[in-house]
Amino acid sequence: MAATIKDVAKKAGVSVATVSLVVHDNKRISSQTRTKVLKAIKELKYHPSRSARGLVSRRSGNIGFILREDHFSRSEPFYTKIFLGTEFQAREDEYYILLTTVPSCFEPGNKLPRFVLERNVDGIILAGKVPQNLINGLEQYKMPLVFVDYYPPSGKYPAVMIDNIAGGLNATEHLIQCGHQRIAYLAGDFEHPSILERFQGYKMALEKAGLPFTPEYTVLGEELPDRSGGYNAVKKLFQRTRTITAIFTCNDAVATGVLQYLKEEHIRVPEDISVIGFDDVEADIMLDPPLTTMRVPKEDVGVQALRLMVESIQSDRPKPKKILVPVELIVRGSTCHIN
Amino acid sequence: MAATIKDVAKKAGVSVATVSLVVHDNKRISSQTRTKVLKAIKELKYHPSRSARGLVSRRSGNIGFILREDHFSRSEPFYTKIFLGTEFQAREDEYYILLTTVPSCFEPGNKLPRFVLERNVDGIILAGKVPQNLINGLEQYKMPLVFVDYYPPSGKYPAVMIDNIAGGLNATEHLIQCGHQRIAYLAGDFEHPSILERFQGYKMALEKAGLPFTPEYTVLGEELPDRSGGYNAVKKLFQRTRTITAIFTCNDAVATGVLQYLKEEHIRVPEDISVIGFDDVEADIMLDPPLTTMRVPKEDVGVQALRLMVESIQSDRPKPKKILVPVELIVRGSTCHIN
DNA sequence: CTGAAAGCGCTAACAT
DNA sequence: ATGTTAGCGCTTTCAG
Repeated sequence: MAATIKDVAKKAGVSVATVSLVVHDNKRISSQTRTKVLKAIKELKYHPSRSARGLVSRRSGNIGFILREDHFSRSEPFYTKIFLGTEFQAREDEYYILLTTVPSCFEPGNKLPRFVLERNVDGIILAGKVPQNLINGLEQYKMPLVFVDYYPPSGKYPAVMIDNIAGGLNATEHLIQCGHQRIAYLAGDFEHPSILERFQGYKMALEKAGLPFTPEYTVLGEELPDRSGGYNAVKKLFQRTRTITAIFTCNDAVATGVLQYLKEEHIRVPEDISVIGFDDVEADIMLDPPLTTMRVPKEDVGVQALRLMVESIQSDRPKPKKILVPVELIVRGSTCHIN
Repeated sequence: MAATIKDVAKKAGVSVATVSLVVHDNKRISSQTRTKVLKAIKELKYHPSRSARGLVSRRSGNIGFILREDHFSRSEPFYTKIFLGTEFQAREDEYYILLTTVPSCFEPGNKLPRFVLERNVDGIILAGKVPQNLINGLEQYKMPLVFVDYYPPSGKYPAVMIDNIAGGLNATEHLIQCGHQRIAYLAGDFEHPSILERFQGYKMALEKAGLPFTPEYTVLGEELPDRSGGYNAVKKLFQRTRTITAIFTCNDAVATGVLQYLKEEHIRVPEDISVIGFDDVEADIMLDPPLTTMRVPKEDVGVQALRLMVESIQSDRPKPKKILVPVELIVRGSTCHIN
């Protein structure tokens, strides 16, 4: 149960070189010997060993996927979904993904992921905002890097980015089309550029519609952009003003906190206030009311990342192609026309 | 940027064998040469290549993880979570996980996962109910198998199982302690043994409490155990009888369908009817009301599976140790004492 | 069109 | 205690 290339060669009465050529579909093999060899391969259930092949070809057939610890472990469905998309596409392209996480604070002295040191990957996909020190370290190894949902200030790499600006714009425009004029934007900290981009889209929409930008309607840059952050943000907003009729949150987690607060305060959604989120996580549809949101095609983002990676691996001079993935308005029950 | 063992040997003025021994912490190396070699290793940033090592040692350092297509792709957070637990533990134990899916219908002629054929894994974890044909195929390769949440009728393997019977028992007992006597059990199809085991637990609880088992209170073995299945099941139940005061569902997805139906019918939860689910998925807490459920420690299940695998790999005669993972009652808002 | 042979980087006898 | 050496299974010139 472990036929090697030698076994095949012997059985087919040819040399191992010939077998190798047949396996690699080399055309300068007569169809007779090809058939002969193929037959032997089949009979022996021969499959080349990854390790042996990797040793000589310097290709592991694996792709590394790096995620920041806190993006991964904290039941963060967002990047997990992206990872699963990459996984899926990797199967199509005959690669395996080696996943690893890195600390959010990566010091220059820190050990790089084992798969890099052992030369066990042919390229690396980095998702989310990763430490610059890590990137610097990785660059030494001269393997293709592809970025996802974050673009480092240094260098030029292929990347797949989410169109957060257009998303923020469309979300806000949806609200405006529903007749809303006093629209709040609730963000967590700006640690991740996406949050800021979505805010830019929000402002653009206001401007386009000739609506004033009212700083009072925004809660920015405090706390984490999660459920409790959303809860506190809307609370704070309401201490300042009660005139807004709609809320755009930087993501769905924040929106759920908002919904929770509004429910506690007996403010009806969407009758009294419309709420729109961003991301489209699975739980949205279960909320009460189901959340209107901007869908980020997370699996698709992962798929695209793998495609870019495969291109990078195959062409020796990869171009830093960037893919901007559009987001889509999903209207559910948490937004409605104003009376 | 690719120091090999030879480079180290030369730099340290020793043979490659010595370097290898040092790398492997062999004790019969004088501490002087050890230091010398270690220094060279550090200076050259030497790390053994996985491929080379794998070729000679016949150990890839990878572990395969097999999931059924439909368990994975259909946004199935359950097995995904288990996988992530395995991933996590793999990092601790210095393994990488190669993930793959197989069709639910696996014919004897089908190709086995590529990582098996290429001998690119040292063992395989199988999660959920996998086709027997696949298991038969895998057995040929004589590598350790570990089962998760499913145990094949044939053979004896290490496995980590979820204590569904105790879970069903405890869930039902919780309801009984709340004063409920007429308790429904809603299942999807029995395709997966867990559903049946939870049902057994339910019956045991009734018996223990001296309550009659009323077939009329159960909807079994129809449709998929998902949200819409739950919706239809409770609808069907209510066409038969309206006397029940509590519902135990085979999982949380079914419970959400139940909740949806009850809301549409203006039946209050938990005032009119208590509902308890099973699994504890993330969305539970966002439901209205938040769902009482039996928590399955999914990540932990994955962790245990990897531990068993590492044991199996390391001992040449692995014993078919089985781990039964307990589940835990999480009381939230969907159950209450009956008046 | 096919074969011989030289490694890829490492481990593990076996010598010394 | 350390070095020599023979592969592991495969790819890839280079000859023929």
